[in-house]
Amino acid sequence: MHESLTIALLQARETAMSWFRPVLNRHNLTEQQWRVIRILAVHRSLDFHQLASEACILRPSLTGILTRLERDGLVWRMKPVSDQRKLFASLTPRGEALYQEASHQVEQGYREIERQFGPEKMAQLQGLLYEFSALPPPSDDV
Amino acid sequence: MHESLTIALLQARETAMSWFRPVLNRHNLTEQQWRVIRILAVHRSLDFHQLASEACILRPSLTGILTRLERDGLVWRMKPVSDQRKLFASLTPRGEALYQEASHQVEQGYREIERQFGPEKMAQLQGLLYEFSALPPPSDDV
DNA sequence: GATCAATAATTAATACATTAACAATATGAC
DNA sequence: GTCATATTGTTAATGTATTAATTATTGATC
Repeated sequence: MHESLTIALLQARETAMSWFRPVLNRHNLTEQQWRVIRILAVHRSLDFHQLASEACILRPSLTGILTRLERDGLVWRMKPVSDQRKLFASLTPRGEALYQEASHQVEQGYREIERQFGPEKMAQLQGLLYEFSALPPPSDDV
Repeated sequence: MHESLTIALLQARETAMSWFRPVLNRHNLTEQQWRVIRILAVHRSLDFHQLASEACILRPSLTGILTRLERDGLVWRMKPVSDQRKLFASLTPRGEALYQEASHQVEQGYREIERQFGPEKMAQLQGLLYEFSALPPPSDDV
């Protein structure tokens, strides 16, 4: 009987989040909202599908998250005239400012984690995770 | 700027779950329900607090999960006479049977994952994850 | 140029996550 | 014994996860 890998991943994630959750709470952000903001901060403007994929959020969930982020004045949503089915999102100036503030504190967290865990093991873990995530999806003949 | 470790953990978890989700769906179980069942199958009977902790589920969520599992006839809930604040849970025969069935198929998934990823790297990853999860919690002076 | 199929996001329904407030029971000081 | 206090699970409120069904566009076909 294998030890549950999925639970191990969950617990590790919980451990990591314990460093960041206080920061997000201070800014009244949920984890998911922060993921979206973080990604938009890098890409300036992204289409719905890519955003969902990078943030690890399913489309139906993202719909609500973006609605609330726009309600709170952190994000703009727009449809390209050429294809009104699609949706793009980008940070408002206020969202941008919030990102600048929060990202510093998040970086602090990462430095502290790296200090505790060691930069080598940290890199090793990240490497294994990426490699694992690159595995081909299971064949459907289960 | 660090690559997001928490997102890497999420994506890895998604990859792993893609092998197990079909199994759980076939049995009409959610991820969380399966975690609870899996843990109860090993421990026979567990108190609320420990169960929540091992399953990585917060208390308020667990309340509902156990209620639904009892509704579906998979779990029993009981209060010890000595301390009526506490709550214990254990599998019903039907829950036990379901576990037997599903666990075989879940094991299949693990074997396939191990074949793809390699047993050494698998062990290495599990090791790093456990080590990481054992890090002391952050000091509150953030 | 009307129709059918494909694409892209949303809605619907149920289950869970998260934080804070609550209620019930137990414990200890007096 | 009585009261304050701590313990333990639940409720409440808002936000997200998941699957399936739906709507709104677009593109291709005839």
